[in-house]
Amino acid sequence: MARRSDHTRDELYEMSLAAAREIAEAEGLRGLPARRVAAKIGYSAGTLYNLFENLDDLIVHLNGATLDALYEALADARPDGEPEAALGAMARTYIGFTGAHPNLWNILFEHRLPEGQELPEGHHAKVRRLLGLLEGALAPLFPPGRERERLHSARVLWCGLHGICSLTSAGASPESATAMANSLVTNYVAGLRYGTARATDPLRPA
Amino acid sequence: MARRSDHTRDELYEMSLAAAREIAEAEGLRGLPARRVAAKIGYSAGTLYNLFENLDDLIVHLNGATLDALYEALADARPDGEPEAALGAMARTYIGFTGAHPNLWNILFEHRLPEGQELPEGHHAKVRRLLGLLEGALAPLFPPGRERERLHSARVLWCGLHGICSLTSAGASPESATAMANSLVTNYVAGLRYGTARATDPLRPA
DNA sequence: GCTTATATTGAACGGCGTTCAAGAAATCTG
DNA sequence: CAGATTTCTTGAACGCCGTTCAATATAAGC
Repeated sequence: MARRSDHTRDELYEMSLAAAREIAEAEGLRGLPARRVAAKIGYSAGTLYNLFENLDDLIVHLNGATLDALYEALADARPDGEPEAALGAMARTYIGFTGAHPNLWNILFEHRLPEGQELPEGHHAKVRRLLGLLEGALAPLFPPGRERERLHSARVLWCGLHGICSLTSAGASPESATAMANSLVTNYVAGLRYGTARATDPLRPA
Repeated sequence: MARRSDHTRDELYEMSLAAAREIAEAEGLRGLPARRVAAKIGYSAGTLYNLFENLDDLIVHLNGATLDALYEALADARPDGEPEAALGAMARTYIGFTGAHPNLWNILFEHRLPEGQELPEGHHAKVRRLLGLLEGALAPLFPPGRERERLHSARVLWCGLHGICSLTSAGASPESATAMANSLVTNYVAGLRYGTARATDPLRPA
């Protein structure tokens, strides 16, 4: 019951996140009580509350690390070339990441803050950075001055990819995620190439 | 501490689900302890365990009811006509449902069973029934004998729509969900119309 | 009316997130 | 170096959670 100085505050922070990641990766959110994370790093639960505001805060930080890892994986895999090929490669990388770390990826969306609380701005920034990768791959399809349409299309593809991985992970769709992603990218981009001129809102009946 | 017979077993079941739905709709999963559901129907927590295996089971049943409600909304809204219009209308209905019952819809994906347990077959059947609605709308695009491709495309659109609602609900994308859904449907269907002949796997480089 | 079966409950168990007074080590001050 | 001060760490405690179960009161069967 005393000060120990076995580790610096930063070391403790990294140790806690690493322990939480290991547990979460193996067992998901349900296996992640504060006392267990603390025990894994050889400290008591109270010490975690000296590093994080509470358990929700720890999970938000864990999710931040997951988003960083996802960004690195996608940034490394992004090839140059035709949008279809680049987007297809990124989709496969994304799907590979969710397959390699299904629990970590699920926690990104499974975890919700209590009623009034909002995610920190840094979290949204990490998501925007991911979106930027897709925007880059879409660039050849949009002439200068069409940045809004490009951002919009990147978001649609991002959502579609997310939905594919989400429902695949939930077991609702035994169909191969890769095949679905290929179909999504191929046909959506073909639609973009074919009809960018009238892409305003062709669904609404005239 | 005695038998009451104020309600039949079936009435208790419906009352419990209705109470759980009300609480969940207002406060999400975090506000749904067994004792609170029980108190809302005027019984003790133990009685819930006479109706449901446990709290996870109750939530699975709640999710089943949500899927039923979603099916009814979509089935009512499904118009005849061109696939683009029908799919667009269904997308708007879906988005309207998630906007009207955000917490109920989130719980569909937020709730995860403990490690080894699987969702009941009836749950998957309800999802397949929803998929069937999309398949129907896609029918004009696929000649007889192309049922596999049709099912596949329905799944891709379903995943895309899910992703749009999921990320919109998570606040990750302030972009209008309807605009994204319109873009998804328009461009994906345009891609289908334009290139069904070579739709096998055009992403893989030759 | 007596027996059997069923429904209901309050109390209890262990575990949870979280707080905090107490105390020990590190650090600062002179 | 001694004493004062700050910082860290902890075990115990609180209230709530899901879940179980003996006790018991009622309903149903004979």
